[in-house]
Amino acid sequence: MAGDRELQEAVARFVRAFGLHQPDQTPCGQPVPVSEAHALGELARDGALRQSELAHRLRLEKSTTSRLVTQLINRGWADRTPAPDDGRGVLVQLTPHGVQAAARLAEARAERFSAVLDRVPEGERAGVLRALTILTEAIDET
Amino acid sequence: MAGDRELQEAVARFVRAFGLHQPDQTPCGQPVPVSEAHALGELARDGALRQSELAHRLRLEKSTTSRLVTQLINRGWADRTPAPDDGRGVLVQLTPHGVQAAARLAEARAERFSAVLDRVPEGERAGVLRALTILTEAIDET
DNA sequence: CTATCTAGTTGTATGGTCGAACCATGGCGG
DNA sequence: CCGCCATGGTTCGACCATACAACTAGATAG
Repeated sequence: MAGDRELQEAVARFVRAFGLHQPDQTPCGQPVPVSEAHALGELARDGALRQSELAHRLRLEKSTTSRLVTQLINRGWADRTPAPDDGRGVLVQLTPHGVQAAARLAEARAERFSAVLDRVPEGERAGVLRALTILTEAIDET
Repeated sequence: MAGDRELQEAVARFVRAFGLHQPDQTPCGQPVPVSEAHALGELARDGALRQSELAHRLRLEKSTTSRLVTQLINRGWADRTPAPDDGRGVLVQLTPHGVQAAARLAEARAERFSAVLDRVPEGERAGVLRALTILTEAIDET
């Protein structure tokens, strides 16, 4: 299919430009491991989540998720409570500290993205957003 | 700025959907570490490169790049030769084996992207490509 | 010729992911 | 009511990826 090659290069460049290979800080420059930032985002947005649900959203294995949650707990950002309806499961929830951390992160992210969007020509912004969404959906379907 | 929030979520979802977490295989399912795949791509496209140039393109530290090149060599995919014009530098170049590996990788990538593009509505494809490029440029400028 | 800069290597510390083995609980058919 | 299998989590081992600092060697400016 025409365009394959360009799309490949475009994605590769995007990934590198955005600094997604640096595991120890977010692309927005915050000194928070990127996987923790993802988790923080989900938990801040939707509140308490089953660990398995978190794994599903982050597309991580349960083992990885378990460790990730432990790290959040060690930072004082989250805690585990037994799931009320299932003796096997745990509920992960942000602590007030964690909520704060998520807010700080969101702010930095907003700042970065705002700066980026500033450089995107006015008329293209909607298109960029739309394109990313379409592309993600397409990827999900394959 | 309006759209920040959506863009953040869109990028985060894209990253996860595309499987960029998994360092030990490409998003296209090939059993090749993703950093090696990036390097292979550059070397296959542009031929011999100075190691520093490779580092620049991949946005990696020179130490990381050095190690990466060593890995490629251990696989028999590349070799180092002294730079002709500078006694300090080395030239990295794919071996025939490496060229083959790069070709296999490119094929798998093309297949994957082709499948993805199939799911992108005909009229949107140009827009998606364009959007990614614009976004990458915007990121680069910040 | 010396002081400094640049290219690359190696060591150390983090961070990240998976799959397998293992445990406990839940659900189900007999 | 009791085995049997499925499900949610944890822990372990193997691997991959990155940065920064210290060090070597060649290049370069004065």
